[in-house]
Amino acid sequence: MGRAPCCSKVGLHRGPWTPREDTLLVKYIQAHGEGHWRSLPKKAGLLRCGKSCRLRWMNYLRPDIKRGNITADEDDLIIRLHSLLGNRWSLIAGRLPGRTDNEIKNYWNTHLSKRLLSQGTDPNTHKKLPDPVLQAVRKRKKTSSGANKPKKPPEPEKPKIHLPKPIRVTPNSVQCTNTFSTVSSSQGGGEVLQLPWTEYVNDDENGTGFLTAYYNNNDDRDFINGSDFECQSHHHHHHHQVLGTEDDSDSLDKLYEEYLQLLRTNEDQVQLDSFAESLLL
DNA sequence: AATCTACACAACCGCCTTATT
DNA sequence: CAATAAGGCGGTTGTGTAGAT
Repeated sequence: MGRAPCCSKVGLHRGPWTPREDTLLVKYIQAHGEGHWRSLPKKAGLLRCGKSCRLRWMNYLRPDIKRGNITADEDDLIIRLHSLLGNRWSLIAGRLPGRTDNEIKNYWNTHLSKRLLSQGTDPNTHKKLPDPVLQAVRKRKKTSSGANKPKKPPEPEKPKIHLPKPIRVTPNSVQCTNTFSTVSSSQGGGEVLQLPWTEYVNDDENGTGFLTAYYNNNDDRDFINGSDFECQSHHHHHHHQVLGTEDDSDSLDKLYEEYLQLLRTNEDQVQLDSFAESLLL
């Protein structure tokens, strides 16, 4: 006898979230805070299971999510942390402010593991692949991209520009268990959904922010395209440094050094874990 | 223009851990 | 201590879309 499923699946919506559902979820969390995921959908008027709501919020709607490309520094840190921690995505994500475990996991699976492989490194062990394996990998790559597609040029990991993800955030900060100050709305408090989205553009190349927004109450145009905008989090994650400053490399290196130091002085995994997790508090 | 293919990533699923009763 | 509920995590799948044919 297992426990009951997290929700009865009968009559529940599945698949991609609609703008309306997002709005309902955001509104509810603004008013009541996160948590109680099981009962949340009903109270919020959503035909979703609690897990789905939690996932949507955590990976997509939370206002402190960082958008846009993963930087070279972040790349580097992910690889190094992965070599220490393995597939513990939430721990890794905890060291990358604004990034979610899902995002990092996806990024690893679609980009980094392939890159490591092509560089002759086993993405699981982070050790050099033995030559025969390496050759097999390259051969496979060649045949899969070559044979039937003669026109396609060899793909040397061209850096992709990630288009800003379409997101919906409120012009106001979400307040409750989390208090954020997001890119600002011109108006103060008030009923969020009755406010027009501010159009906010800051094309500062250093990533302080870029956000365009549309809002139309009557149709589905309530999308925001955000890229690399940042919502300064004033909640408990004081240890989180916001990336995008010139100190990034230093702080990331520092962090990695901490891990290494711990590894050198203590091989005990449990201690490593608790250290890692203590950083997340 | 229509169809096919590969890719990126959002979402789901099942299991594990932790909290509560 | 056992049973149950809830939260959280990682693996995997499904869907949308851009680019190729």
